[in-house]
Amino acid sequence: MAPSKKPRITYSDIAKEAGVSKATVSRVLNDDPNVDDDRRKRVVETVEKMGYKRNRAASALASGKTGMIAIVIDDDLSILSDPFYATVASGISRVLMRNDLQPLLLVAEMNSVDGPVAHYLQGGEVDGAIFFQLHESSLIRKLEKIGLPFVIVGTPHTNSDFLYVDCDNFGGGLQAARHFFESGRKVIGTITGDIVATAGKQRLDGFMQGYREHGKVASKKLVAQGDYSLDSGRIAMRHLLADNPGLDAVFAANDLMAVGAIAAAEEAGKVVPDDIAIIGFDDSLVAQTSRPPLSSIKQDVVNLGETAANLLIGKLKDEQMESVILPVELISRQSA
Amino acid sequence: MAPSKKPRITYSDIAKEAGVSKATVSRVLNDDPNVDDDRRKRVVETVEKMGYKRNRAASALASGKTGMIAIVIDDDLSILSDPFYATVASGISRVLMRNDLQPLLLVAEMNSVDGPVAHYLQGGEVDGAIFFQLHESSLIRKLEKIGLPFVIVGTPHTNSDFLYVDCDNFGGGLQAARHFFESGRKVIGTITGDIVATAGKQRLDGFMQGYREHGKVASKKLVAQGDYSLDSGRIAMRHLLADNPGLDAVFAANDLMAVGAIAAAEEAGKVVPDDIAIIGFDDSLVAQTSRPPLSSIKQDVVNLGETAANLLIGKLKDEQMESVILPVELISRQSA
DNA sequence: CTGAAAGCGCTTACAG
DNA sequence: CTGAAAGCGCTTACAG
Repeated sequence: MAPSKKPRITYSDIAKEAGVSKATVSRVLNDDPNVDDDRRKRVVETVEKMGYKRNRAASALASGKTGMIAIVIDDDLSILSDPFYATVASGISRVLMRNDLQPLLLVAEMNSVDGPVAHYLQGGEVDGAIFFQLHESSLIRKLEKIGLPFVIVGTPHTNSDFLYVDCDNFGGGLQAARHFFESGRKVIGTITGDIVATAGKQRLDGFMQGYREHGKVASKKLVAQGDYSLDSGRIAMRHLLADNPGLDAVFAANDLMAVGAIAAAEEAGKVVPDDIAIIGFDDSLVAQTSRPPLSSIKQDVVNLGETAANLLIGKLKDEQMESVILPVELISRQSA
Repeated sequence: MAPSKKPRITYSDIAKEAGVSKATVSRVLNDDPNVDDDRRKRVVETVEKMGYKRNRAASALASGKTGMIAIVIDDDLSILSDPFYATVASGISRVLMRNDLQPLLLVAEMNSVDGPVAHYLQGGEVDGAIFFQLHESSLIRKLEKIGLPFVIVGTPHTNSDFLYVDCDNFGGGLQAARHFFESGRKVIGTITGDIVATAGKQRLDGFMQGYREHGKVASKKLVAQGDYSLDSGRIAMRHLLADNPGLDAVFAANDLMAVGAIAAAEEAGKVVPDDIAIIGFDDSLVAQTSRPPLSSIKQDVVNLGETAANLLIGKLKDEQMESVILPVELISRQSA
């Protein structure tokens, strides 16, 4: 079909050219230390000169390693509107490719242990996997049993010893609360995300810790639940306003809810940030387009992906890896 | 390393179990019509029963087809803030996997014909490629020479016969202009994107066509150039306002600029949409969070990905494929 | 329609 | 440190 005329260059060709055996070529290309320096050099040069590219399929068949890493993203609607995934994936892709590994993009429903994704991952087609925000842990447990190395982007629900990377959700909530206290705000509320999931819970916990640092405790009335949507932020803000007369600051667990909160505040005749200061989380595009521009907790999303890839690569080499928490930073704009 | 105890099931196993040869098993699995129905059925059942999964590496080595499709995304900053790419990629991934093809995610710089991406694509590691918004056409031309099938998401600059899929940029501009005229607006301006690139040019052309349909021509003063950024929209709006006293409607080539335009309009004491109506393009998250909520031209982004994948699959089968333009739709909110 | 056999291009004990 | 050789699990002319 494809008129790829060029006859493929193989080990035989470069072995002949370099005056060594195919085994030696293989050793050099696989970084086997047991090769004479001169011969190694000759092989490397020949490979370079002839523009040789190893055939992955052959390599995979012989070695049992495919060199492929699955990036598994749950196929619900969240991916459709959140640039987060693309950004993390780009970080992963870059690191993986630099290490001669191939990132396979799996967007599919992960609702069952026997679904297509599960099948796929067990089929030996990949050497490892990186999961995005994992909800279904039975799948994971199964993979662990099989011995497939994996890393999770986000903090897993169960406090097992899965390897993961996440941003400092707790620290983000804490920084927001501190900023409010330090700038003299008195009645500080929060709009949570889904607090059954770890990220939402930790952001709330960090916020609460900020209260504690100042010798106070947030009353229940100061905590309104949202679901990360614009409308939920608006509605939660209305409740907060109604329940707390002196309300002068609100930390929302994401930017979308924060923008909803600003709208609700202004509808109630309040001026942001004069009457009420607001901080969001994500430092997304909507934080920049918001009026007033939204102060927000920023995480290094590309780094999240790069770190995930590096953790997995370490694990593939049987190195002892530790989960990592990436720092966050408060980006000050005009809303707080 | 991985304690994958299960001995692999191979063709031999299922050939023995089904009482046929390995060749027959292969034929059945590759949909070769030349197999007796009874034997085919027996093989299919055995495969099912034994939970057999074909070894891709072996298959690739023997057939010369890898079953992998590269999704190539240029590694500039745009991917970092635009959910567009993730959404298209998810559409691609879904269709590809359903067809037993594997989506390989390549995020890298594509600036040269000899860059890593070029090398990679020529190395025979993939059966085809899908490009996102292609700038560098010399690479493409090279791929065509090699015979690697590919599809472009977005309209290529050069009006060659590359296979592509794009949304109806022209129609979007046209719909916006029509909407303004039909709702009685008189002095209608536009903020363009990068008009060197096709998308920006076509959106402008469509807008101009709307003027022509109403027997008019937009004066140069009614066209302000932007670069798709928030600030450029704000600045362009100021120019538009200064140059056109009666300005009462503006079509911006993306939502970000439209939001900037709203801000500039309000800063100038105008009320949106009463004094000035504004329409954006993309129907992104910022259109929803905007105040007032932004009317915007919406494209079906998932479909864009699915269509790209289907075009490529057709091409892989040597079918005659045609580039496709997907319809767009004006989503009415409050800004127009 | 079917099967025996060669071959795809690597990797890896094994023996030296 | 090195090479000859077997083998990874498929596919595909070839002969029937």
